[in-house]
Amino acid sequence: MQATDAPTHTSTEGATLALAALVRHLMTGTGGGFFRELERLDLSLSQCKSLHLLGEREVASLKTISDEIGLSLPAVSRAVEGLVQRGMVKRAEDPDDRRAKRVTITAKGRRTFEGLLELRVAGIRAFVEGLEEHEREALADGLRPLMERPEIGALAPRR
Amino acid sequence: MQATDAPTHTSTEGATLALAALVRHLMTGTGGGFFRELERLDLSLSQCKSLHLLGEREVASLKTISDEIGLSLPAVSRAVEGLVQRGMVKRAEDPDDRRAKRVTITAKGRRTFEGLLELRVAGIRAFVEGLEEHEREALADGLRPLMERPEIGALAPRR
DNA sequence: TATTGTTATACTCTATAACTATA
DNA sequence: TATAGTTATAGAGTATAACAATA
Repeated sequence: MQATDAPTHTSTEGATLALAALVRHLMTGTGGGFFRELERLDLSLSQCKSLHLLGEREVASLKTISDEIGLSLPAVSRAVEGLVQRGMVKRAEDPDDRRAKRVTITAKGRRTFEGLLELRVAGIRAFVEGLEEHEREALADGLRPLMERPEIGALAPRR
Repeated sequence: MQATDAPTHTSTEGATLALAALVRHLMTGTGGGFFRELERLDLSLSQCKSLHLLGEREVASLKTISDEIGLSLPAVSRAVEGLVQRGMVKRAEDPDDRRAKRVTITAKGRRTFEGLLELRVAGIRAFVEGLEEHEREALADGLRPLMERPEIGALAPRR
């Protein structure tokens, strides 16, 4: 077992530490523009998360948003209220269950959502563009197999 | 230019989108344990950032911490006060400039810092361990050149 | 009775302003 | 005068509790 175990462990640990370093570099280096835009739009992080969820699901109840982003119902109620006031989402009674509200994203909300998404990708793109050709090629080759995994590939921004 | 530009653009865009998806997957999937531990330790995010800085620099003034983590001086003053009360840092007058305080991490603070660091890496390790052999090898190969960059390699957790 | 959502209230964390001590 | 740090105060955002409407 020794002969086969060692290399596996080595590549696991090497990839783990390298990935941790890369993620940290990307987080510290590329997040600025995103948060500055959130501030400019006067959106709280909870509103950003809510908008993000609605950008992907078209429709959700406050309860669903609350469960999905792990925030209390009152907090979501107020966050969404702010989004309604900014014209980024609409809130209407659910005809099938009049206790619930159907929250939907508006065209303006969708533009905001996509702008924020692009801004987050932009930081990563700038990093990749700054790499040497061989680094970029190696990285692309290393990531390609992972994109085959549905749980990761599905997260890729649509082009 | 067309013939040489196109492949470069392709690998740039491919790597960008793949990296964005991977980072997102790692953020959403592996952050839970870290934040649960922060809550268990009753540490605010600002206290975590301050402790992190002190874990890497041994000593810093409140002003330095404030500048480095981008938080107001009063906020840092109170965050550090909490760390002092928990015995994770010491705060003493700077003999060279008696207006300033020298904040240093204690042994307890260092254990906490390293525990939090390991917890953050643990999520990434679990992800890497869950990969297929060929995925892991490809990922390790793809990341290795990046670790040669000082701005990234320096961020790798020490082993 | 249980569930969805809103409103009331208390708490945490933050920034700005005012202040103290030192340079 | 300027700078490091603390204290006072106000504002944003959160959770729990109490409530109204509907299931």
